[in-house]
Amino acid sequence: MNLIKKSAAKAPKPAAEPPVHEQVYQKLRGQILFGEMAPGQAVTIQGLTDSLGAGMTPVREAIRRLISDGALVFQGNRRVSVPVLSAADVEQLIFVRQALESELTRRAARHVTPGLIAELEAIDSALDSAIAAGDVSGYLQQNYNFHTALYARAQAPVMLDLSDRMWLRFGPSLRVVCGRFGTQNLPDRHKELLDALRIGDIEAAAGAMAEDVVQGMQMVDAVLEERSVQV
Amino acid sequence: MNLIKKSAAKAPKPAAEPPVHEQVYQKLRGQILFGEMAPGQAVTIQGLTDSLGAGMTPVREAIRRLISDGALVFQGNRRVSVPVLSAADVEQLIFVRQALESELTRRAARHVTPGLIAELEAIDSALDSAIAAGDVSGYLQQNYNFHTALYARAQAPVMLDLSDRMWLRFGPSLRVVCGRFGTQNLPDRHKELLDALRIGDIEAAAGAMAEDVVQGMQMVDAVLEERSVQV
DNA sequence: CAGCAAAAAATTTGATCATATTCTGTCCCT
DNA sequence: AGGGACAGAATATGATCAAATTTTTTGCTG
Repeated sequence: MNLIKKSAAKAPKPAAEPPVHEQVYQKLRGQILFGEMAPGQAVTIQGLTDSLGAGMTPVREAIRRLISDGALVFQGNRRVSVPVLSAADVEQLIFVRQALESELTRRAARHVTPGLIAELEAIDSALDSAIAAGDVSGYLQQNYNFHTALYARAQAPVMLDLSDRMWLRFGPSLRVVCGRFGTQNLPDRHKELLDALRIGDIEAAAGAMAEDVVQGMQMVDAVLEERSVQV
Repeated sequence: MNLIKKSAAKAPKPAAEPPVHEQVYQKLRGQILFGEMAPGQAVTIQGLTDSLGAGMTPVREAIRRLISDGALVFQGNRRVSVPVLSAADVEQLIFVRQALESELTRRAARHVTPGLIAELEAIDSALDSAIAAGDVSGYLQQNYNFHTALYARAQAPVMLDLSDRMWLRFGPSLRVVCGRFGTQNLPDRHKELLDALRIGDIEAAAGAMAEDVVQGMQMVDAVLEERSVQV
């Protein structure tokens, strides 16, 4: 229909840019997910207007969205910061992620294609490279990509949205885990998951994902315990 | 500490008011949850600045939060509207709500007190009154209160947040259900739930809630089907 | 001559910014 | 140590610019 714009001779923008508040949101989201922000770190509007070169209205909107996502917390007075997880939070994250992500895996496994398996293999090998290189940010990003690429096949936008929300909550803490244990010692169940997908064993795939989730969250819990004792 | 403000002779505000964007958010949230907005209805910023008497910045922030909540949808162009649920959405809502709310019930049931039971009984009787009076908005509100009062005892803020999010999604559609079937024909499992709580049968309580959830969502699905056939 | 269609203007709405006001936290002075 | 002033940051408003929808006008065809 009218998906193709007029695109007259004037146009220097063949691809209409997303609005600034969306760009700011995506940028902050990436920083939170991939470990560029530490738990407890304060977030100020003016700091972001400077570092991102945007006005304050778009920054305000992005921060509101992230607060609603649980990716940032509003601290009663007018301060905003990156959340520090409590033991109770982690316990709930384990329950929800296990229920949600094993079901997403189950649904994605029903629509599995050779293309998907190849895509996941590529991501997993990129992930291994990042581990070998000690690239924490790259590791976090590829790990997220692995899960996201799989879940995208589940045809379940509502559940996908909830899952993303959970990732935003523990993203910053995952960075701390890497800093503490190193990327070398972060086991996952991606290989088992891929094996299960290849032979079409849906329940095995869901089980592998559940184990992957629990394992990851237990690492977070361990670091958390260490911190709370230290403090 | 300094909870008591100076409160000099001037002060007409003994209780510090919440910021405007918060007030706007709560107001819109109530309108969406309790059926004052129809699925598909368009939401404009300028319309809200007029009807709520607020500036556009607070309204914008409230809308962003609600979009992040899934209570409103951004329609690609710059339009925002109340979401219309698809059959796939309802199916996912059933799965998620069943898993989440039965677990919340389980956790709340472990900390059950006579005070909680009395509170729930009071809400349920107010709910019955609203049904008898044909007060749709009151019915929706009391129904929400019933679930919320119970879940508040679960000591699970993360899961509570997700649950609230789900309610925001189907709130407008629930209103349509009432309009179609009337409040008289909306069965719930509150009585069974209260019985289970009284005798301390945690699993029975969780089961009753799961049935309550499925029943409610099936009503939404039925109306949805009717609509899609009609169109 | 009437009706449809396409194009252009006008209105409505959203996005962004700059500015003023209010509040919180801190530091200094008594 | 307690109270008050100062500084920094957040909230909120209004104005301005850009985009999209709607309406109007114009031209063409049956």
